[in-house]
Amino acid sequence: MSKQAEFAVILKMNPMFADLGSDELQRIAGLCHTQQMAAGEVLFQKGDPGDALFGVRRGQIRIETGASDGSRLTLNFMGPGDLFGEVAVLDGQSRSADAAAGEATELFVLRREDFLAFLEREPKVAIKIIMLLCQRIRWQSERMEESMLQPLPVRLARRLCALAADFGSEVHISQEQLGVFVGAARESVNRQLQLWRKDGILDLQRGRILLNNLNKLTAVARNE
Amino acid sequence: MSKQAEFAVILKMNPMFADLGSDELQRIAGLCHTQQMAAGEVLFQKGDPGDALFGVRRGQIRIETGASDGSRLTLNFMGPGDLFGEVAVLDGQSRSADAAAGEATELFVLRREDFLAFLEREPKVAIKIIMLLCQRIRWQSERMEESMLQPLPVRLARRLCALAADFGSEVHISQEQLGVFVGAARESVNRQLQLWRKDGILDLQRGRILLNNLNKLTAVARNE
DNA sequence: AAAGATATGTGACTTATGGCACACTTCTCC
DNA sequence: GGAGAAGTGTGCCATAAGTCACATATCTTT
Repeated sequence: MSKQAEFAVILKMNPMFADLGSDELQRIAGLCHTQQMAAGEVLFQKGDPGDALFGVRRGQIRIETGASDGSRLTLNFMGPGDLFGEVAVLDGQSRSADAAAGEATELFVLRREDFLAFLEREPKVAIKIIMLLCQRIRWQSERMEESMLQPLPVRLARRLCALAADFGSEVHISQEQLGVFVGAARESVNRQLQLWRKDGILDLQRGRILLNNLNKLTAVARNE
Repeated sequence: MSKQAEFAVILKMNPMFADLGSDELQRIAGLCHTQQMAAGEVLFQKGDPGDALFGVRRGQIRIETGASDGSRLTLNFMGPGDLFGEVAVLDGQSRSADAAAGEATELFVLRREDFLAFLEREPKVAIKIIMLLCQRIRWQSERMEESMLQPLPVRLARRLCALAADFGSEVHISQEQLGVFVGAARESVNRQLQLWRKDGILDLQRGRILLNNLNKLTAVARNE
């Protein structure tokens, strides 16, 4: 499969581009470049202008932020097939976190100027993008308000399910970071995980969580 | 001032259009119609297609929703100068609440089809709209997460300030509805309002709140 | 192997908020 | 003008979650 076709597939998997026609996706994918990164190499830092969208072809990118106490917290891992910077490529605002390669990585790069020029030539696609952004706004305002009001177990279960979708049943994350994700204290996270461990839903190791029963977890996530 | 210029001013006041050039705003305003409504007349109902953006020229529109128990809850009041349906006009999704005139009202109407045709003729404006939507997405994801984590007094103060901006120092709203707005129990709302009353920040009447000291309230809203 | 750093487990306490119960007041409608 | 509905004020208790304190347990570095 050509690079271009491969990138089109990745775009298609992202909700932001999923509703575009495959013809349009192919043309967008045709604008892309690729970029190699060594392990540890920095892709961008907080404050850099958001001048591109990236898709991971192979390897891993860590999205992290320098916490106020100087320590670093990983906000997200992007693996093969994952896309990030969709909003930045459109509005060019500065990055809100740092990104660095966790291992040797190859990226698809769609530069902002190329994409904007394309949109200007193709107003119909621009209008589709507008509709997709609107959907996202609606989705956000529905979910967000609801989501933060959910009790901790629900928020935690949702986050774990999301992580499982990316990394399978063995999630490599500290309870501290999990706490940051769901907006809760580490201790509260730990206590809830203990309860689930006693139910056999998961197992705990240092820096790792093993999801044994994703079904029960999704049931909690649905808040039944 | 011509209707068109008047509508341009209203658009300009809305963050969604504020960054467009006045030339572009004039042309958008040129697409508008006006519509008269009698008191109590229904503008749209939940589920109707979102086929227009509205601006209140004079009068009042109530945005309400039928609650599960059959009673009606007012979600918002739109007064002269207020704009609503900005997202609907772009994506055409169905309305998520009902809207009816609280009194005799005159509206500016910008129809979806007119606006989309305009965007297709003017891709540069479409791209600006895209950037504005992106800003909104960023703003939402920053604010929302933060906002729901704020303690009740902060959320309440923010909502009261927002209402004061629309209706001046006498806000006509029940404590029950205020509770729905900020996602809190009526009793909690009442207790906080009592505290502020004792500080002379506001006065309470049946179905009404009198803001005596908006400065102190905005100080609380800023969470200092 | 020793020492420090990092991650996890757990108990005790505090605080914010929700929810129930009930009294009281004001409006509305017959 | 009486009855009921709707809005409000307040006490009491339950619960969820944060915070602090400290014990372990596991990695890393020298």
